[in-house]
Amino acid sequence: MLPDLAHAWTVSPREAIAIQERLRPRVIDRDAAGRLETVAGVDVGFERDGRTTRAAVAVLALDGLALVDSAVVRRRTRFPYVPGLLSFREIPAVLAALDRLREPPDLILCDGQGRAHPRRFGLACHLGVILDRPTVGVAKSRLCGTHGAVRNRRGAWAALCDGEEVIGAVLRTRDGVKPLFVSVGHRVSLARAIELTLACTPRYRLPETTRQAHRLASGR
DNA sequence: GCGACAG
DNA sequence: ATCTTGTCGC
Repeated sequence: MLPDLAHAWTVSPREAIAIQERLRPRVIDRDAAGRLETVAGVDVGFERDGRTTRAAVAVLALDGLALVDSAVVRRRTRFPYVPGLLSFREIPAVLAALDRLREPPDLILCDGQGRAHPRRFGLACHLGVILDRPTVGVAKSRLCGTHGAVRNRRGAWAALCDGEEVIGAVLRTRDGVKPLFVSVGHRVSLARAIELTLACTPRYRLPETTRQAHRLASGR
């Protein structure tokens, strides 16, 4: 059973920030995972003017990227969208979806930042710490940090920095397309996070995991 | 005070 | 995130 009692997520933005500061030390930003055979992708969407949160999870075999399991759940939305506090809005539904899987996935590719966050505790870190499982943050756009140019080829990347600190990587997953923002979630190093993201993007800009989850969310 | 701001 | 048609390019 997971610690997702509704009241634990009924917090104010101020309390949410305190929780991030308290859990941040638990993040492990080095490779500390066993064999990775399955990868999950999560897609969160909103219905009925945002009153309902929908979470879809797709689990693929890391080798071959074939779909092996999935789940879709709907929960009442309990937290507004506040930049920097995205996990408090999305994680409750994500935990419910993950709980419906036959087995917990070995790795989760999150739709959002990991350490590339103002307080170094984005959604990927939060989910990883709660589950104490490997996670990687793969966002479609930047929350914070600066970076140089990224060569126009798949596999090319530039460090995402906040001052002298490297908080993530801006990674091109396909020739000539907008790069993704990859960062450490939990129990994975940045180098491995980049490798894993590339392993999950054989053809399109977004990871196959995220694409499958999105497809399931739209009912198919 | 003026922007920036994951999904 | 979500509301939405056509359009540019490989």
